[in-house]
Amino acid sequence: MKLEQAAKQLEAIGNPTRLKLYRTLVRAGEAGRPVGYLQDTLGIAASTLSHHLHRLILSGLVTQERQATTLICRANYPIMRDLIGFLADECCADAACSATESDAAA
Amino acid sequence: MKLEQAAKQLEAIGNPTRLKLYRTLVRAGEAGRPVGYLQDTLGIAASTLSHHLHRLILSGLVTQERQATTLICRANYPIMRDLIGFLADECCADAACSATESDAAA
DNA sequence: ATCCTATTTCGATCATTGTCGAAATAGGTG
DNA sequence: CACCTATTTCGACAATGATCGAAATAGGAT
Repeated sequence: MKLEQAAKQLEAIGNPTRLKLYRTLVRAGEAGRPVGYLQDTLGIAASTLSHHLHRLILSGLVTQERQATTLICRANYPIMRDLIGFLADECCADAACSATESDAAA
Repeated sequence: MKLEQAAKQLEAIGNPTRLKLYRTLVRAGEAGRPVGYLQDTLGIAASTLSHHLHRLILSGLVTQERQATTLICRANYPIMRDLIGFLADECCADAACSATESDAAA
C-alpha cells in the first residue's frame, strides 16, 4: 500500500465523528446500515453526516449501495485489513516490535 | 482504549509528513533518531518538523529523550500495538471480519 | 402529475492545520 | 563569559475542515 493512501485512510478515521461512524458500520457487518439510521445514531445534521460519509467513501473504507430511496453503507473490510496490515508491517519492518507482550501495563 | 484517544492517534499519523516521520522512527527501532537526522531525511523546515513531532508526542505515539544537545525520538511501540489492537477489535467486534483470506484479490 | 421520504449539494461561518522564517531557548565547549 | 549547535516557540499566512440550515435531487407511491 502506498503511504499517501494509508495516510488518507488514517486521516479518514482520525476524526471522532468519523471513527464512531466507521465503527458503527464495521459492527453492522455485511448488512450495512442506511444513512438515516446513522444519522439517528450519531445525532448530527444530515449534511454533516453526508460530508463525513463522503470522506470515508473517498478513502475507500466505506461503500454505498442504493436500495430504492435508502442508501446502505458498508465497511469495506478488505481495505481495513490492508490498512491494519500496513501499520503492522511498518511496525515490524526493520526493527524489533516486541508484539508478544500484549499487556497494556508495560 | 477510548475512541477519542484512538481518533487522536489516527489523526496523528493521518498526515503524509507525519506518517513518513513515524515510519522512520518505527523502523529505527529502540535506538531512535535525533531530530536533526529526521530533518535531513524529510527535508522540511525545522519548525515544521518540530510542530509535527509535537503532535506525535501529544498523541503518545512518539517519545523523546535528551542526550546532551540532541533529542532522540523513538516510536512508542506499546501504544502502536494498542492502536492496531483497537482497529482489529472494532473490525471483528460484533460482525464477521473474514480476516482469514489475506489476499488483496478478493 | 403530485407528493413524500431519503439524501446530497450549496453557501456560509468559524476553527484548525501545515508551512515557513525569525527569534528565543537548551545544553554544552573554549 | 562568549560562542556554537540543536531544537523549540512565536507570529504570520494560506488552505483545509467541521458544522449547520436551506435548497436541490433521487426514487418511488397515490
